[in-house]
Amino acid sequence: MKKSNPPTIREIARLVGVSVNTVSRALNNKPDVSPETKKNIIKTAQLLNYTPNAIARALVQRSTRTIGMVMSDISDPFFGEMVKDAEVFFRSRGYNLILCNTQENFDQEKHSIETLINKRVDGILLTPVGRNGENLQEILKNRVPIVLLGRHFDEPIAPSVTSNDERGGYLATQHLLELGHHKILFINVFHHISSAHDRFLGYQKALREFGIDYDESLLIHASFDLDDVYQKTKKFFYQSGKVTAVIVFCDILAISVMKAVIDVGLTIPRDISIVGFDNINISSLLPIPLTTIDPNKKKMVETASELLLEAIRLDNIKAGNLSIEPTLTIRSSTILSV
Amino acid sequence: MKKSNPPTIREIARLVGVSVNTVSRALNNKPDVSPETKKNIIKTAQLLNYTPNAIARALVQRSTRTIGMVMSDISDPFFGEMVKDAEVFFRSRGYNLILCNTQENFDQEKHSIETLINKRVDGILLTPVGRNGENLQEILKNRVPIVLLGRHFDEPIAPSVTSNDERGGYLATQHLLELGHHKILFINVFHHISSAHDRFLGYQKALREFGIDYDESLLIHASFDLDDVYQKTKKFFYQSGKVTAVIVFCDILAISVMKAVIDVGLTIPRDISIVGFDNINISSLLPIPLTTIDPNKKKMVETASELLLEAIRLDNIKAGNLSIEPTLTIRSSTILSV
DNA sequence: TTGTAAGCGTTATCAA
DNA sequence: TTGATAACGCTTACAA
Repeated sequence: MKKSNPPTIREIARLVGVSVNTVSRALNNKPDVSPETKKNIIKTAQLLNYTPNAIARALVQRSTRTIGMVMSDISDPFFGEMVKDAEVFFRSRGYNLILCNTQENFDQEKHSIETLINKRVDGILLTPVGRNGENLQEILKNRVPIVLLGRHFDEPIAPSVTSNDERGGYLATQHLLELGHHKILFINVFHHISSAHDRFLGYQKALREFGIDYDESLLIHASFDLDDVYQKTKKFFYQSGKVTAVIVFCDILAISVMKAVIDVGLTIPRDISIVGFDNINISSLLPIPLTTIDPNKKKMVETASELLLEAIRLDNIKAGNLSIEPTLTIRSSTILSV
Repeated sequence: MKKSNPPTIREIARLVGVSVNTVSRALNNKPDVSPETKKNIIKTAQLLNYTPNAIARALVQRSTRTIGMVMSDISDPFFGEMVKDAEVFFRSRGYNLILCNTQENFDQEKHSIETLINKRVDGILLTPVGRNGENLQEILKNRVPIVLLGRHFDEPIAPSVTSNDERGGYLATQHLLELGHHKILFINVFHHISSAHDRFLGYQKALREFGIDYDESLLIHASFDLDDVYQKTKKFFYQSGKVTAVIVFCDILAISVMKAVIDVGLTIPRDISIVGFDNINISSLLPIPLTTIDPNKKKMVETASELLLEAIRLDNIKAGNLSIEPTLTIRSSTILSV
């Protein structure tokens, strides 16, 4: 009186009068099944409203055709755009995506990875929280294919695909220096994030090359919180403030910085030039279109995804970082220094 | 020579010298297992680096603890923010999220739903492409719990949680009318999206109440493409252009509209007031903070998710729409008409 | 071309 | 407190 479970190939087999094996082969378009029985099987399958149970299949085939994607915050357009590209890529290859937020939280990252392993995803795309692979021990032991996306570890213990962030930092700084800016504020996030670390390196390198001493009072550390960045920027300009340009870790925070600069009574780009990173979709459509470092997100995602599929196929994980060359996209937020 | 498959409870059982059943019960903290054997089992489980196979468990328990989420475009901040809220909600309840993009494409929606059913998700959260439930036949036949999020069907054939969009459209229009604007452009997306349809209804209702005739030349239909909106807005202002205010379907498109208005040589809000919908994160941090209708996304997501869990528990799907009251958030993009 | 039987890694049912 | 044994729904050798 209680069973209304979904139909199975067994039921189809019974109704058609063949074995389950035949049904399985018919439904999977395998050879060696007569057109007639095949027709019958398909007909009754539709009749019963049969849907194959991917769970049962996954159990025997040891493949779920599912990829785990772990990143800090999907609501951040940078990640959202990457997730979208990844979803499109994997969908076209017959994979689905399980998404996990870490909120830059180490324990949450660890827990997410464990859950994904339990669910037997075929592979994992991870934007790691830290710069060492501590949370990856589990993964490496379990030999789950993994590729890091957008950030890498200090030691090459896992394959990763990132933007060449040092180069990006360099390009941003060089651009401003060439425009005549000498006092350049760098608003960064925590250095335990490899991209933050590397971009800052590029900034320093460019300064050095232009013979400008690095002034540590021109470095602000903020969190990913938009309001935090807003407040800190405002405070900086109220107190010290003698800069003509700002580099911000990413576009979304740069938007916050723009507002702070405006609210402090300065004009962009006349008084202050601003450069961001990521080239998110809206950056070009802001009232003051943002000059930014374009990491070529799509290429990053596709390279990483391709690599992951290869790791899945070959059951062979080769560590090391692959970096994609970024480009400088000049818009209206930067201008010659007066 | 080829098997290095992950360890199973069978192996643990063999090593400890107990039955698989005992291992299963020990690992799941079930009663009736002596502390000593339990300790042994847990120890060897760790030794083997055992991770439970959620697929096998799902097969027998008929529950994957996975929710399917189908929406048009994760890279759109509005959806991204909702996905994030949903992920947080379901994570805390022990569920994961499989994400699917539809790109407002009917076939892709259908295909996504089928895949999710095959993968035996416990429930589906869907932002449907159309206003009829054509693509849901499959689901209803298969009795997969589903809740619509952000959009509803004309006929109440599925439970849904939306913002009260007609009210939202009304609030936006009323606000502008009260500021003395009489010529209000409405930039909308396709009316086969229920929220677009309903917001427009609210717009018309407010005009009626203020005794203003609806002028159909003040309605622009755009796609979700930022550039499309930009071009159409620019064209409007170059050609006809005699309006003092604009209502835009959503904030992300409103940003594009702002740029078009600025590029046409007008000033916001002095010449043109603008109202959006969604209250996405950056709206308050734009150089000109955007007046918008706040749909209370978080409450929407949590209500829908709660409803879905209930539907899963009770195996009982009651159709009908539940609408969350929106609020008007006034910022700097709207001002008294001169 | 088709069928039989084993197995995927769990949990659940019932005895012991 | 434990252990056989049978599911769960499918695929895959191998045999017929």
